[in-house]
Amino acid sequence: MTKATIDDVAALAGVSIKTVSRVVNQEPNVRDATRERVEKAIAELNYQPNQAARTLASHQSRLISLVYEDPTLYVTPSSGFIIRMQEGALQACHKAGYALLIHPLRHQEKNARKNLTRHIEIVRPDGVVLAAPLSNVEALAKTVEATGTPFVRISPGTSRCKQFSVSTNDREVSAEMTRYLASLGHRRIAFIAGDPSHKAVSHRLLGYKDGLADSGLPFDEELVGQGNNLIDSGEVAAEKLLALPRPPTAIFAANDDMAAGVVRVADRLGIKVPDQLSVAGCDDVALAQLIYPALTTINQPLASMAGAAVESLIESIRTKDELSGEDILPAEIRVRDSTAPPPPTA
Amino acid sequence: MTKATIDDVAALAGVSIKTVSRVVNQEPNVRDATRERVEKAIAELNYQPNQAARTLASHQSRLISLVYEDPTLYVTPSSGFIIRMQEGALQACHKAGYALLIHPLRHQEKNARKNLTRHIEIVRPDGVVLAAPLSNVEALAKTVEATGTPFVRISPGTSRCKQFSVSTNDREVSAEMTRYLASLGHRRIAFIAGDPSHKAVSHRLLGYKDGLADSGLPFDEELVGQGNNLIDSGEVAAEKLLALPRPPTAIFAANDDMAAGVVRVADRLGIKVPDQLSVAGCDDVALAQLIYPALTTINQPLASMAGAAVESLIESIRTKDELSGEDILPAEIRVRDSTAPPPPTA
DNA sequence: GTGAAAGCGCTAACAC
DNA sequence: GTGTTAGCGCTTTCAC
Repeated sequence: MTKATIDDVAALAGVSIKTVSRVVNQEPNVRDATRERVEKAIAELNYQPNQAARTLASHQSRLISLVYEDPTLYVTPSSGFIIRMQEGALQACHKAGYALLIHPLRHQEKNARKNLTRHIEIVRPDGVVLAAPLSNVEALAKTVEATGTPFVRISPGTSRCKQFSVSTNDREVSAEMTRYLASLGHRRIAFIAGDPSHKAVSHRLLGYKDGLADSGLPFDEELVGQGNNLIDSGEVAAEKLLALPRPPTAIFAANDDMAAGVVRVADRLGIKVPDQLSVAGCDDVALAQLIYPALTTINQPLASMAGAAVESLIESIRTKDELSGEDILPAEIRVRDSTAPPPPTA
Repeated sequence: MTKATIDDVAALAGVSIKTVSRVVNQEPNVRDATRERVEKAIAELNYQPNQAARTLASHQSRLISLVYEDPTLYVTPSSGFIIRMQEGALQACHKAGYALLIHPLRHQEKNARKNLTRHIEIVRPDGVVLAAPLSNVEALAKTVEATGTPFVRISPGTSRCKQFSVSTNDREVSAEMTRYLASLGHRRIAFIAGDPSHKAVSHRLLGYKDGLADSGLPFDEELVGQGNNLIDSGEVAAEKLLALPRPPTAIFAANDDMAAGVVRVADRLGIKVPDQLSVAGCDDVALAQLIYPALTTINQPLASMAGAAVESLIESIRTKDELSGEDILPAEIRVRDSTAPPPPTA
């Protein structure tokens, strides 16, 4: 039994193929009775429109391409990020009858732009989602733009770009985390910054400063360490911070990996977390729940962001409206076991 | 400037579109000189065949669907598995001019089978890759089979199914790990088994027994703990094992998460790893390198397996041959810092 | 070795 | 409201 086509449905329902097309595409101008007959025929024949034929005739592929930095180079749980984005994007795509193509990319590579162009030209997706940290690489945004394909950026932290983007309130929630630590009684709260190429990072530092100010705490330059997002750099920064004459009683790292590095160093130095030192991270990667003690951190609404990005994209394809502006989704603090009031001695 | 079509290329090269088609599809019966002219025209016009038109005419979607258990339910670094599989599958697809669709699935859900059928009927991929642990769910294999779509299973550990599958030498390499621990001088080597629903697990236990036998060590029932693949279960099992009158000096866990649990417990009990206790895991997830000490483990060639699966699938589509048998790719031991000779006192 | 013609299964544009 | 017609850009079949 070969697949039913629109002609089969039309024949069975006793209408023209155009009417079937109208029903399938939810177009107006079909009498209810007719619509029902057609729907019955569709169900009876288990009719599924042939996507290739639709694409050929309508010049719409019903494909969305999710482009992100290839994680296979790094040994970090960043794969969790990607899975969550994929999840959100996938759901939004399915709901709208679209399929999702994934396209990991190494933006450092020479031919990254050519690679992306080729991908888009071959696949011809109706829209592209450019995920962080790639979304901050202007050259790539320009590359997508050059193909004329609508696209959306996902970037934690508000972004200043003329295209539409989905982001999160990174600065605000970082301030909130800082205030939370202060509310526990901490007075010397350190911050470990990450690689500035990841834009969200600078927002988090700003948020940290905001939080200090909100809590009436002074900003102290020596309490800011510099990392590069990897776990080792968190260790190095933590060692320096903890060797200070007046060491911090709480360390807030710009991501979970670096926070895990802090925990590791504390462990080595015999400093108990959270009793003697509170540690907070950011991103809520799987690692955060797996290390001991489980990490207090900030949960990025990655799946929702990807979903929102896809929805906006598809909406703009439907309405043929230009996308612009920004959609900001709130991140949330997840309090776990790595934070507590400072020791009374401090 | 609109996209070039096959007609444009044919006109520029001064041949018929059929000849262009022959060149693009690498068919025979084209004179070298003609072929060159056509290739030049293709390059000049930056011609990319319209995939929708090809699909419509040839009934081949050039799409492969990668189906795997949805990881977003679990808090485990299993996302790394999936990323690695995606990577291998993606590469193989691109090399062959195919695109990859991802389809995470919750096999426990009532409508899992219907969902899968729908996906295949709508998307019409030329082939499906069913990844572990889904590949062991017969109902899903049957579901794919019912659609008539060629498919391949990826399953760590040899599998007994009539369809083709790609697997790894799980049992052998587990034996090797056991022999390695024995070669360090360990005489009491414990094993923490995982959830038996994950088929690879039983193979690993068998391999452990093989390794003991190979090393002239007796099998001792009390040295086998039972876990469920999650980190907590590793802790529970480790606590029991370490409370034994004659505790093991080495613990080999059937996956990295449970091994991480063992390390955690040792840490709590003040037992130094690896000086007082050697710990080995399996899978080489990101966590393995991130915890302290870095975990000695077994690296699953996940990317290669997925790549091999896709290659076989595409090959069989080309040749229209039935797939059968098994392709076994070797896993490898990664010695890191969690294993060492036993303490002399033991 | 090369080409002409038919058609894959839809949607777009327009007629009724 | 509904139907007719003409493609979309390829591959297939078969003729030469």
